[in-house]
Amino acid sequence: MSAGVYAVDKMREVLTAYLEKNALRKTIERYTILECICRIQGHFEVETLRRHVTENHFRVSQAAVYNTVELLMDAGLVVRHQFSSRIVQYELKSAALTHHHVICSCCGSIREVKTEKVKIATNYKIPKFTSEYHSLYIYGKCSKCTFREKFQKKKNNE
Amino acid sequence: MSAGVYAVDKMREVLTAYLEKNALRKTIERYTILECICRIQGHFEVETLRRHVTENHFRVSQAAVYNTVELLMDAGLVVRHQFSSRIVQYELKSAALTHHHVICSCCGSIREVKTEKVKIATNYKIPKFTSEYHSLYIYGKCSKCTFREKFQKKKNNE
DNA sequence: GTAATTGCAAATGTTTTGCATACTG
DNA sequence: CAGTATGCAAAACATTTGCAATTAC
Repeated sequence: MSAGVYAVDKMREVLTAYLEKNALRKTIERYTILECICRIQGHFEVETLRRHVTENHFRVSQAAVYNTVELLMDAGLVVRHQFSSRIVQYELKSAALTHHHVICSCCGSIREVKTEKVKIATNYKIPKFTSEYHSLYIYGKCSKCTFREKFQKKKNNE
Repeated sequence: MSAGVYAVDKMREVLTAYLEKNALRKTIERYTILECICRIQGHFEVETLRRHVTENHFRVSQAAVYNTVELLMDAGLVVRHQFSSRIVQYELKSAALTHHHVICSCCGSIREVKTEKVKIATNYKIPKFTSEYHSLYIYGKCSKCTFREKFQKKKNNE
């Protein structure tokens, strides 16, 4: 999962190729944001990312962060996870490929399960569609959560 | 996929059991909203659902719809899909179990693929976790979309 | 130089919250 | 009756947009 120097370079290359292919500008913001994402190593939210960028380098506007993250998704470098109405997280696609996500409906905690553990049969070709990426979300309850606060009452014998 | 009379009755029963188990009230709103969801047959957004309820029966507040949908999710009757930052859709869990979702990153269109086509190995038991439901989202590009408007330029030879 | 990209701030749209009222158990 | 659920409206929140200023090509 660690994004070493080589990996960062590789991603910069992918971004460059993507920008050139689509006649988009190579701005410092785009490369800086990508590097910050690599440094974060794991899930991150937009606000977290922005703070990282600001702390490490220079100010970027919220709009630029949103715009760049979307561009990076289009470039195939980043994926977006919306785990619940309140929890949106992004992740390097290369990291996302290694695991599925397990979400506890009670506490909202998110765990990862290596992709080897839960295999997905990808031999089927969807007609008139080129698939680029897939993600599996497994919902349930973690052992710490016996009830869902908002609706369910705590049982006496629990 | 059709939610026949039997299915609706069955769901009402599940809701009743859930409400009783958790000492929650059996309000007309909750049952009405559930029935409307069954009648919709397929994906729906909160606003659509509210319109259905209003048109068919009586006025319900937005807050009640949100609250009830969340309760129905907790009861295991409804699942939520957030296909992109702007597209949130709900669906009967019984319907959702029959298919996976295929999302075009360009136009945002959503298709379904029967679960038999793309099998998921569910023999693995996640430690300290009781899984209740899983969903698979397949992202890519549909044949109608050759480029993503926001970033990519249309090629001359396309 | 020209058009793309940014920053800023305001706008948008969805979801949540607070409080008074109504209703279930 | 007691306490839960609702309706209503306002608040909160994330995301998007418009426009002027800046910058890459």
